[in-house]
Amino acid sequence: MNKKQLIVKLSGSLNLSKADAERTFDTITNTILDALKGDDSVKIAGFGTYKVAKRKARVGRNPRTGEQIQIAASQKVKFLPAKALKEVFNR
Amino acid sequence: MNKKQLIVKLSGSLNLSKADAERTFDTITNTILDALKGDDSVKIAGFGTYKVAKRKARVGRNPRTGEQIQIAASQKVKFLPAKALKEVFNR
DNA sequence: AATTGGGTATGCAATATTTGCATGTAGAAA
DNA sequence: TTTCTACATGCAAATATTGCATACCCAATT
Repeated sequence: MNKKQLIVKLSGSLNLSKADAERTFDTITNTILDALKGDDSVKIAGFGTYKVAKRKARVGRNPRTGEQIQIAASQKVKFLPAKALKEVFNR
Repeated sequence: MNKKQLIVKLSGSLNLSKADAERTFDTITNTILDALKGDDSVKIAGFGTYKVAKRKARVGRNPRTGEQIQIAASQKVKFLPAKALKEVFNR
């Protein structure tokens, strides 16, 4: 499912126009992102936790040529599924 | 930030009561989960992709006793941040 | 509705990182 | 109050990561 299809579904279940459903959805994702930018984690009970993980610089390798490369430190958003969510998929 | 705080923020920016904001939010997460149950991935442009990852069975260990245990195969929800999202955090 | 630009999946090699096991505790959230 | 979540531990095996070309799919613009 892509974003457009998701919006259509939400538009139905939230009883909103597609435009409003999309606005609502974007507001939510932006709010989560803003919180993460503030170096925060966002915990959503029953769903999961978004957090920013810091990765150290390290030595990697170009698999095509085999040559070593320096990989810069970076940050990445991680999602840790809640317990309830794991159970849903393991039955 | 936890769910309650998120709901308060959303209530403000969406101009909804807290109860409605929460209902809206839950509807969205449930819709995403339902899509994932259908063995689908959910791609959200500019944010990321949720997908169900299958993990193979393997040998683990009880860290308390040190004894080996067989870990069953399982499924887990993965979130892959979109490119745009990575860039936000690496500047 | 069709085109186009852009993001994304794939495969590859070698290594770094993550995962997940059991379980009690602390802390937070419902 | 009662439920949920993070953390800590040792260790083996699964998986992510990196560059890059190609194919593909999607989003937005015309």
